[in-house]
Amino acid sequence: MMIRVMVVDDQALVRRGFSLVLDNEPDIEVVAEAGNGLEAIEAAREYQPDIILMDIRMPEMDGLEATARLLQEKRTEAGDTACRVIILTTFDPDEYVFRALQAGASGFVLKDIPPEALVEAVRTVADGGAMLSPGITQRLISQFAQKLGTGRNLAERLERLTTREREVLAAIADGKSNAEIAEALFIGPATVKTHVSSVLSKLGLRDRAQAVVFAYECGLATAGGRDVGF
Amino acid sequence: MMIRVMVVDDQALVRRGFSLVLDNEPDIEVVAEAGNGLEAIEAAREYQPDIILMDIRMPEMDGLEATARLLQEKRTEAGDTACRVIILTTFDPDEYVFRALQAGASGFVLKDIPPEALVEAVRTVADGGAMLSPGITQRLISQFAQKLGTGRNLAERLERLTTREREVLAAIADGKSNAEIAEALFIGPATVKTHVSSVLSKLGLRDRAQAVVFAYECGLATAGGRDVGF
DNA sequence: GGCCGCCTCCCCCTTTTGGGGGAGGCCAGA
DNA sequence: TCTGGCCTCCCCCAAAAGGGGGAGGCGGCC
Repeated sequence: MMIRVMVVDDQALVRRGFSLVLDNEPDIEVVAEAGNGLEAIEAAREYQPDIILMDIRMPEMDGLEATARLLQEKRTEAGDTACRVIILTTFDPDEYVFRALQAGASGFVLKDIPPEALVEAVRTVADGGAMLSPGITQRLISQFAQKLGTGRNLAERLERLTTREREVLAAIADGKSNAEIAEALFIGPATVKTHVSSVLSKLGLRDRAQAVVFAYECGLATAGGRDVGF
Repeated sequence: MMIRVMVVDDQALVRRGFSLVLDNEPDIEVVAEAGNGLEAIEAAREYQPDIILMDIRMPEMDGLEATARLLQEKRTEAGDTACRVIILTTFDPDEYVFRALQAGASGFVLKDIPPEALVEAVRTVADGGAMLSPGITQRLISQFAQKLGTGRNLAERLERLTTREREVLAAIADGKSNAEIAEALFIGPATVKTHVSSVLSKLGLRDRAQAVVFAYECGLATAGGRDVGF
């Protein structure tokens, strides 16, 4: 099964370089090239590559924007351009990584990686995996661990709460009013007030808004899962 | 510069296998082996390895616990055991990855990786990078992108707010009362009420607690940075 | 100039919230 | 058995929050 690759970079020489390296592999076929984001989107429609190697800095439309559009199409139209994107760049500021992953990229590697590693990255991503430069993986892990780590100290405070109180706190962190909590937990509104009071007092908080903050900070509530369809 | 490695696994055969592969490299030296977490901690103290390959499932003390203790020492005593840990396991449940990264591991690879890749992983981590199995990187990215992605739709609603209103929302998401917001923004409490009201009305929220939820969900506030020293 | 959006502040009002008690039932551990 | 923690609900009360107006100043835009 050939892996169909498209190379997107505004510098023709760079493009040819990558293409040659990849085309040299028996299981990889470079089916298209593009010089900017707009061309990339068109070419992707026409040639249906499996993998797109995308530069960031390009005229007309940069690689991040193009990636976002390509993968958004994929998500909405479903099955059209079911390709996966590897961002290939010389620079690695956090901001780019951030936006690249948000756009849906499956890889983020620096252009100075050895050719074999690039080939391996293409195979890995074609296989459903993801590949980041070691340093980037490192930072991603740090950020992740940080989010978990901070929860530690606060999670201890959480343990001073009874089961019911934690349930109430979770409901508060859901944006529910006391009446709604009562309904959700099948108890009276007065009881909810009691629980809310002990939650606030035990955690040293002043009002439910601070309780929501606390819930998010300690990991009881996490951004991303919720609908916010209040 | 030789990379000093320690291999920790309860199965002697597995241990020997990895050791042989690594010792065969000119720049890598296996300086110790251990059969469980306790031994690993002792041996690490004695042999000061740069890299520890750590299995998870082991008697006495598992690899995650050992990793956490080793790296906690490192953080507190500073400079003692300045090693980095690669978790090497047959299983890859999310839960393990989660805990491994929290413990401070710099790598998480499955035992079925090809020997060259393992060697490469050791070099990468010794070099300050991090290495995850492709599938794990993939999931880490998804989780990360999810947290960012949901912010998209909500961030649009955010743009309906004026600058001042966003400032007020941020203050609400900080757990501040109207009076505190007034003080922080150098405006009167009545003005704060006005802003809060328009924030709630523009975003379709009912109370400040929901506003806090919204702020976290859309990324205006993020878990991890705050003190919660209310 | 006139219009409009934004920021600022004021009034009055109702609802919610949070604090301070008290009280009964239930269950586990001393 | 009895004590203590937990869950449940009640009372009263003060403070805060939220909704509904109105109004003046200010800067941009047509």
